[in-house]
Amino acid sequence: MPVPRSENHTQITRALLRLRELILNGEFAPGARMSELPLVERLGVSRTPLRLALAQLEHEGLLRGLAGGGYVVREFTRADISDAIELRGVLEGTGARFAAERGVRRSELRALREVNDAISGVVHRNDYASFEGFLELNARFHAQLLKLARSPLLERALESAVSLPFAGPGALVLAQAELPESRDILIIAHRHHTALIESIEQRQGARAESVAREHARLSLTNLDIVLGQSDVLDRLPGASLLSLAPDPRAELEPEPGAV
Amino acid sequence: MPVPRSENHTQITRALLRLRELILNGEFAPGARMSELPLVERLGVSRTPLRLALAQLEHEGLLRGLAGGGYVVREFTRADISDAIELRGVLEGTGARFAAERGVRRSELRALREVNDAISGVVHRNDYASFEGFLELNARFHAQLLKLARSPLLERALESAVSLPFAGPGALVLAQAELPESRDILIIAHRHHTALIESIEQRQGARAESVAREHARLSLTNLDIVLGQSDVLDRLPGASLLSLAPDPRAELEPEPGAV
DNA sequence: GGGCGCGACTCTGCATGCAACTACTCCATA
DNA sequence: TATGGAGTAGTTGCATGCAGAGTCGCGCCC
Repeated sequence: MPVPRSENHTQITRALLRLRELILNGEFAPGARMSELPLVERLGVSRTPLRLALAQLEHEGLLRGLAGGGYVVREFTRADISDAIELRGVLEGTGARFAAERGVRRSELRALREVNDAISGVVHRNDYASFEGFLELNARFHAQLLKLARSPLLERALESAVSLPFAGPGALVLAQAELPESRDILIIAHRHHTALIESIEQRQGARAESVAREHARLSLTNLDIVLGQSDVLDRLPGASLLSLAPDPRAELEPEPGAV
Repeated sequence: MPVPRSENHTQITRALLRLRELILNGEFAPGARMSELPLVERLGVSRTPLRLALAQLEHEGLLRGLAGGGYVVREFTRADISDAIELRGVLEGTGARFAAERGVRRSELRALREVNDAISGVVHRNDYASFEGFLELNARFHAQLLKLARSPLLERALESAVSLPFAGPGALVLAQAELPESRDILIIAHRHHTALIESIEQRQGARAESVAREHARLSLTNLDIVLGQSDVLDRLPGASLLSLAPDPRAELEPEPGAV
């Protein structure tokens, strides 16, 4: 009874991928209205699947729905990036804690160690390609680690949390690659991975959680430096969505201190 | 240029609300296919807005999309409920920590205290209506607390986390109201609120986070008892979506211990 | 000259028709 | 009896036409 070719190849997917690419490439300025008719012409799909794709992008956080209908491109502040990364750390930390508390199979831990050993190899090389190698291995490590939590709900939550630009693990790695401290970050990340494996093995939930949080904060390390170098920044997808205005949180807080 | 009457009154909203109500009332068994044509007849809306509503419900987690197209009603296990509540605690804990770390206005803290004082009133009465009063005040407390985190992303994440049945704050309160220990839970909840205010005021982020987590776990306190009393359970929305089969996590774990 | 009101345009929401694809069933043959 | 194939029905994806609502602009009146 079902219909479309399994998973992709549908017009919805086509529109979704192309739209995401266009937005992340800066084809639309933040706040720009995503009118349907021009997009129909540009994407070559009809309005019906386009609508579905727009709704999906709103759920992902790239678009914001207007009260009267229609969508506009969302704008992200430095605080948004910071919060997104912190939030990812919190969720990944919860996953690591779950894994430690609930216990994992020996084979799963071995597989995780193998990936981390492979990372150890690329960390100590010194070419640019090693950063890309790290990116792929790092993604595999995090995917495997997430599975150990044995929590589909947590997977869903994390999946939607990292869907925003700059929020994913290793999102800023390539940007940081040009900084002098870049190699140090990889070494520290590898150390974090080792500590994660160790704490899960020894069922130290609190340690696993705090290490995973700190691990996520690595992405934040040189955020301000990267944001300041527009030549590096512009090569990252979604750079055009950033508002480089001063942190609005500061002006939103009349009383500088608490209570 | 926009179109629909502000926010609701659209066919999408109508279909969404009605569908959610039908599913939570157990009109569809878990795993049942949500075919469009029968729903069109039942809801009185066309297929176009119905599709949007179905996609929305998939994002909320009530439906699961099939590979070949179409949706089925999701089934929830005890582990899902447990994870959802734990996840809510983690996110609310992060919000409380943000509030403590970033500081809040004196007026905001005062408003929070006022709600908590009102809760103190209903906690020490002894009729059933006080539970409903607690529910509303509790919801206000949590909403205000969340605002103090000053993190739109966190709000979004929490909003989607509590959209599942049984996951929201106070979801099981009315069910627990019939248990002998019910009053104790309200008293403890009030104490948690007080501790939250105190820790935010004194900028104790770690304390605020752990208190908020433990506060969420109150929902979990008598979960197994509630699940066992089908007469109480059946009055809760979404009860039909629960699989009372033994926790599948147990059988998914060949090795009982870790590593 | 300025302000207000009316009209037109544009955009989105909605409904429906068509086409394609899959799964199920029935029949025939080995 | 079992298996394979073909036909059919049911389902979803997609495109398009129509209507309503909001906004912008122009013209008229004060």
